[in-house]
Amino acid sequence: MSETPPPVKASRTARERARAELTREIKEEARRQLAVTGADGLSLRAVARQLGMVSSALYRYFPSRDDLLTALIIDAYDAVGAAAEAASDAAPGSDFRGRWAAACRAVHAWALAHPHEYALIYGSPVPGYKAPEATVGPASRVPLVLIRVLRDGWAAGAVADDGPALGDVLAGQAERLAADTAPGLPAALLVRAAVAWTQLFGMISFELFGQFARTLEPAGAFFEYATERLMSFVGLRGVLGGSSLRG
Amino acid sequence: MSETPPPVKASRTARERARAELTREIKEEARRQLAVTGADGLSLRAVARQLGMVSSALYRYFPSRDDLLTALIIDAYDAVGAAAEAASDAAPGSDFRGRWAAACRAVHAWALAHPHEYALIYGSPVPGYKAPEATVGPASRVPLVLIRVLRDGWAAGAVADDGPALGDVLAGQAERLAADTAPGLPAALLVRAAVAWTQLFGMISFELFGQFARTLEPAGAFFEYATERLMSFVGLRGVLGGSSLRG
DNA sequence: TGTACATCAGTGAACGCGCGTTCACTGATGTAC
DNA sequence: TGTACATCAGTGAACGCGCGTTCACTGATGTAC
Repeated sequence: MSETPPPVKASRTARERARAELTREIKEEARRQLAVTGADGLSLRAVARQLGMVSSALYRYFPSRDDLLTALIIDAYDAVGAAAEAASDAAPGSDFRGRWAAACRAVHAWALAHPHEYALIYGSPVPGYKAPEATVGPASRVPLVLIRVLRDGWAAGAVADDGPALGDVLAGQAERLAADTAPGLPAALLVRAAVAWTQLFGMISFELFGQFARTLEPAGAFFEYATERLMSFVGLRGVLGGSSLRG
Repeated sequence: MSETPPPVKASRTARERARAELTREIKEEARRQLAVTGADGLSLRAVARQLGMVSSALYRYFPSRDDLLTALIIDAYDAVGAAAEAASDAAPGSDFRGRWAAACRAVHAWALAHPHEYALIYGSPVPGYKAPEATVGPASRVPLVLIRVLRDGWAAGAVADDGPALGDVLAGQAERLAADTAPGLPAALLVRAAVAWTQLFGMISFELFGQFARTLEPAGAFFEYATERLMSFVGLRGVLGGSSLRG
């Protein structure tokens, strides 16, 4: 109960703080280079150079180039996941379409703002690199945001469950998925959500990777339209006075 | 009108044939390496080595590494485009859902069979590489197959055009697109097709790039379900006895 | 048909570059008594 | 509080590697007369 924390603790955290800060700076610089060179071009030596260090010094912070890549991947998943969560949570709890659309828009905005980090996690896999287990959790944050909206909406009776029945195989897969992530949710609803989920990322990837090739660009209007239509496809009903429809 | 072609011509084609054959072999070997190293790892030296040539010899065939990449990209677009066209054309002309679904399945099958070529054209862009104009035509073959099905279906009255109106911006973009590729087709129909188009590639990319992470895998059942549902979303009506519904 | 010349494919050496990773080291920071 | 030791961050040199591209060259293939 001393007024000042024990000096032992303080000094330890001094070194640890320096370490944490440099770790952050290394990742920041690496992200900056990602934007220029892509994941394959990311070079420990170039990062060190930019930071005014010798390249071998980085090995105090990351045991190898792949570990640095893994850290960047996890950070990127966490960043887009956090953005989706925050945006979705900012909408009124009972405006399920609003919460869903907000999450989609947040992912879209994050992708446009961080195209190379987006490519890192949703683009072609880096050859020779195997994503470790530690990326699975962060990677599931975005889909979990969407599923949470559906759970709440379903509980509130604001989600329709119509449409054709699933085949046996798909029904089994979806029920297993529901048991893990959303007990009580109809399997077909989860499958429709997966359709919307893949459409969302397909659309963003096409926009970022240049597949629209001037046809529907700028793609903002198409994005809004598709998001609206897929919410209806999934079964999210609008609420009076709470529509999220835009321009 | 001599019985044998003039020797001048024959000998010229002899050299030209050798050239064409080696060009083909170079691309084949490069494709093989793509599967191991990815686009960024593609190395002229490694290709030459495998072919038993000296690396500088490749410069007789491709003026630079980027030109070889461009050739591979164009070939890949042409391959997937041809696969989609052939599959779609193999279905009865009046079975519009069948033709659409066949095209989607062909793209899917091609992607699974050539994951690295798929990644080359639909994955993250290769940093520092700008796709030249020559790729635009081949890249549009797949969407044009889908549009052709819609044009024929629309002309036959087998495509519904319902759903909410488009916003002004989107309507303008879609009408310009329709004028270029499908005169007479409602703009909203083209936009719905674009939704299905992005969903198709989003779904395939997620499957290939590992985003499903065991949840809906193997993804064949989901693929079939999504394809069916999106045909209905687009407005393609089934024909009696011509349904393409599977498993 | 035969000869003289032009075109082209492929060679081998070289240039200049950057990379990831290891290792023995110096000197600063933190710890135990 | 002061000293002796342990831990850790960062250095600088080195290893071994592969890359794209250029260039002067040899020898084969194609062309014109």
